[in-house]
Amino acid sequence: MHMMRAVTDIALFKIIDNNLCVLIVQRAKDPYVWKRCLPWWFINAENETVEQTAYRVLKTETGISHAYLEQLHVFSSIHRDPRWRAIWVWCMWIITTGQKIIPGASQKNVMFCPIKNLPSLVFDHQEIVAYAHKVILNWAENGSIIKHFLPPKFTLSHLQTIYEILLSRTYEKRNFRRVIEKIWLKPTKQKERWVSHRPAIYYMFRK
Amino acid sequence: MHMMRAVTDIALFKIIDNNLCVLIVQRAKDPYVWKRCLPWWFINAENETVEQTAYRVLKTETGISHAYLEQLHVFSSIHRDPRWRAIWVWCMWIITTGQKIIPGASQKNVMFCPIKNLPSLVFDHQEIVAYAHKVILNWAENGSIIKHFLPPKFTLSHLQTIYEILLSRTYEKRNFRRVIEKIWLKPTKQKERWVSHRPAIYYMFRK
DNA sequence: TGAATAGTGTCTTTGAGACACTATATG
DNA sequence: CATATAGTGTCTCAAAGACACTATTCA
Repeated sequence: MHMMRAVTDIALFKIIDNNLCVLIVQRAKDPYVWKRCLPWWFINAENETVEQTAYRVLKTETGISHAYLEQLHVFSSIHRDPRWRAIWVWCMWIITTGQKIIPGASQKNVMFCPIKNLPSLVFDHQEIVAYAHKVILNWAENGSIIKHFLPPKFTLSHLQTIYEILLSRTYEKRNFRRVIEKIWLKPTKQKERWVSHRPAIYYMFRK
Repeated sequence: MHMMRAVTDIALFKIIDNNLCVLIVQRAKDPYVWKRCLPWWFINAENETVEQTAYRVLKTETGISHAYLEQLHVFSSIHRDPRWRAIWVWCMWIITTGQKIIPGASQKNVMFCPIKNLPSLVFDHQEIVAYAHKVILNWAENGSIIKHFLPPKFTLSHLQTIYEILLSRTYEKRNFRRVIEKIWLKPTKQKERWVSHRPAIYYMFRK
């Protein structure tokens, strides 16, 4: 009477070419064969948590071992999938820029797609992307999610660019730097190299 | 292999006597008989969503039919309860001030307790309260959760008091009123009555 | 009328935006 | 040296805080 399945649906975000992108896959079987959707896997009841299942997806679809995971929402409609009663845990991974992706160990057609130009997705996965995007916007406003899009060391201009992409606005350089004085940044001893202009100092987050 | 149980753990908040309080129950059976914890129920796999289970808890423990529900987190540790594999959905209800509670249809010892003076709770329910409190703080800062603590009609002083309780700070009356001009308030045609001072106008939220 | 809280006018202080400037790397 | 981006000094303007004031009800 109490038993059901549990599933993780994954929205996997990365900034590529100044666009916030999400990873989508092409289905290899029914239902909706050949249609696009987000990756989703069953949680193995014997030995897996939500996070461990999410990690399996990350590793399989991108080859990456470290990223930032956040739960978004639980969806538990009784009739969402008529084949079995389940509970769906929506999750979001955020991958830093500049990280090399090795896609498709799962043999599926895997691609990153800018969310401003998303094709239609089957199931209710469009809604998951929209929900995740709202969460990102919300947490970008107070700056708390920005760090997860950045590599460990980054220039202040890079940080500014991430803010601008996520919040769809621009900042004046001088004022931006005054604002971020509040967030815990620490200059490293490294600078940019081989750039044909004054090299920027690399910074990192503290704590 | 994929089947498991699903549970909702409920943190039910209400402001009582200028304190943010949470509802706790006393267990009637093992494990932890007589110990205190949050109410938690199984999700009936045949005919219930997370929200419907949460509603059963609300109705049973308080007699109330309307409140604000928010999902907090999913907890899915394999060994949290050795008796069965489960997935725990943490939820939070927020009840407006001035709403009459009829506790204990469940026969349990039910009480509201100020979170600043919480007794120890069994399972990991202390952690749920802490998590919920963090979420409330977060959403109180931009004002988006405040409305759920208020009845449909309220005075500006009442609104200010809720802000002050949730954010543990004070506001200067003049400045507070300038700030809340931005949130969508609409004056009603009603005033306070039988108060021995200038009566305040009741306001309500729009949209 | 006095007590008590509602609600306002306005000066001061702080922080955000605009913009022009200087600094330092490559070639 | 020119070019390109990094990084700073400072004026302006808008929002937040401080504080004193007026308004309206009951007893």
